[in-house]
Amino acid sequence: MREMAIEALKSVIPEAVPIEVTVPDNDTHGHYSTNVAFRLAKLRGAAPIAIAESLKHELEARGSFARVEVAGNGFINMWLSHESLEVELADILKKKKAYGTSTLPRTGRRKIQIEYISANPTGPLTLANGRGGFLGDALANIFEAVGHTVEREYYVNDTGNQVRTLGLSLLAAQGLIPDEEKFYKGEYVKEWAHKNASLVKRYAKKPETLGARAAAYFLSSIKKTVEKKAGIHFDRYTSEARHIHAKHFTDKAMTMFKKKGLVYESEGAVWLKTTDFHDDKDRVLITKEGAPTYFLADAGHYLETEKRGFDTKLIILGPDHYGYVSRIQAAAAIVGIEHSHVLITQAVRLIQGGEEVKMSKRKGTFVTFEELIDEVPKDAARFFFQMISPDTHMDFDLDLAKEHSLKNPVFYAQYAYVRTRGIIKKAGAVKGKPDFSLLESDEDMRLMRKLAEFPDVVRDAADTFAVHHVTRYVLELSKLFHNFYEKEHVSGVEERLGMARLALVSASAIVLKNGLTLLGVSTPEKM
RNA sequence: GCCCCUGUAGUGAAACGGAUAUCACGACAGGCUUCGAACCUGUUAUUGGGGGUUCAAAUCCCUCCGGGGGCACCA
Repeated sequence: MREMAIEALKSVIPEAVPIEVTVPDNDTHGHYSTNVAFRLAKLRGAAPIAIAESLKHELEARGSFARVEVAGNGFINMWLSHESLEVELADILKKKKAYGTSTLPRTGRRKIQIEYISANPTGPLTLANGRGGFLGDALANIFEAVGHTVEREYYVNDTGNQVRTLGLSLLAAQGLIPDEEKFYKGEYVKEWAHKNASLVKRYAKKPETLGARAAAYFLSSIKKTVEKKAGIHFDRYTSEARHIHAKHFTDKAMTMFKKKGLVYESEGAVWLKTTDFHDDKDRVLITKEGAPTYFLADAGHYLETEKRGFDTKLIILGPDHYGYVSRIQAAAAIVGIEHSHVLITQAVRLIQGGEEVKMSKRKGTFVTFEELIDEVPKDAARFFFQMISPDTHMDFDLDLAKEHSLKNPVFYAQYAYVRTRGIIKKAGAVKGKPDFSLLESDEDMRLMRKLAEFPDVVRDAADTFAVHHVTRYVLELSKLFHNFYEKEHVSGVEERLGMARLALVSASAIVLKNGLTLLGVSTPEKM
């Protein structure tokens, strides 16, 4: 819908200025509004008001809007005609599930790999893992909706230091070796070690193998939590051992770096000149002990991704990985990934009994994501995390979460959907060709306009990675639907109006469902 | 010390540099003879302090104060 407003403005503005169109909160400022007169003021050397007035006349002559007004000191406010809303309403009813999706032109279509969670399989998931998981899952849905090809990846660090440490931690838990500071201490370590006591004993001399066995178990338990309980999906669990090392991508990355003259030796270690790519210091590829670093393995991973044909890579990391961003971006640039994005989600601070709970996976003092998802309904957890920006530092009150299902408005949105279903069940399907011109009340029209915004919201969310905008939109739409429901009726009104309203309710059901589905939130028929 | 994020109603959050700062929860005051009240209608903020840029600042710049997280040959 907004595209239409932009097109109309472009047709009357010869200059190449960026045209921004907003949807004001308040109807008195139009259905759409633009500040373009301010932008043109300098270019044309005229006052914004004068420019706005002349644009207004041109727009009126063109007849794209029902009404055009100049307001304030130069805003141009535009009101959609009722007909254009009717056309959009018909479009929703026609496209149904597909409403809100787009087909990008070939040039804009991308092959995106989005990586999220990727927690080491050395124990249960943290809340931050969950936050990133929800974000990644919904973002993947949104990318697909706007026409990109998407792979959802969980990268599994199933070899190397951490796995060895896990093995050693298990041995220590069984008292076979002395405990050390760096070992994993959580209950889950002891538990696994006790349950698999004979295995632990058998591999006492092979901590790597033992760690790998335990890691396989933890991974399957992570999969269960994530896929079954949280509804977070993956297309591929990429194994560092099998997909990267076994296929020599680490070596291939090293060869590539050398060929490009970006590798040098110093202090007995091998370094990559990441400073050529906006990093603040160079990074080690091979330690002086001769071991490849994780960074080299990750570079291999990025190379593998590029070789499999992805032009865009998006990775979601927790705040503790902030220091890793510039080096991974350097690696992405070198291996030739066209678009590489790193999204950092901010911390989730846990409050319990009014006090902060310090979380440490290594020390084992943390609330797991699994615990959360067992306590709080999946839909509530998802909605709650997905309605706020990933940049926000969250204070998460666990007591409150348990008591009130996060006190979150997911039920508000779901209930709006339930109401649409209730009406449709009672009134039956839309018959014939309803006369949408009868939808004239404020509630009717506000709802129609909100529905028409949906495709714009999805597209913007895809462009800016802002999942929470979709969540907010669903809430706004729910509110307008509840308002509509309160004031207007489908049954007990004049028959043709009732039919038009029924169509509007059906359209609302479609958009609510499409929106909630993008967010991975279910749409119950009853509550 | 350097870098990233952040400070908005009692609480948790929202707001491409735009016009009267949005939502939920809580509190208080109201609302069911018709499609389920898990709903609706009111009241509740000079956006941490101070400068600056701009026609326009919660948003950008400087500075001060307060939170969180990074600065490994760990990831």
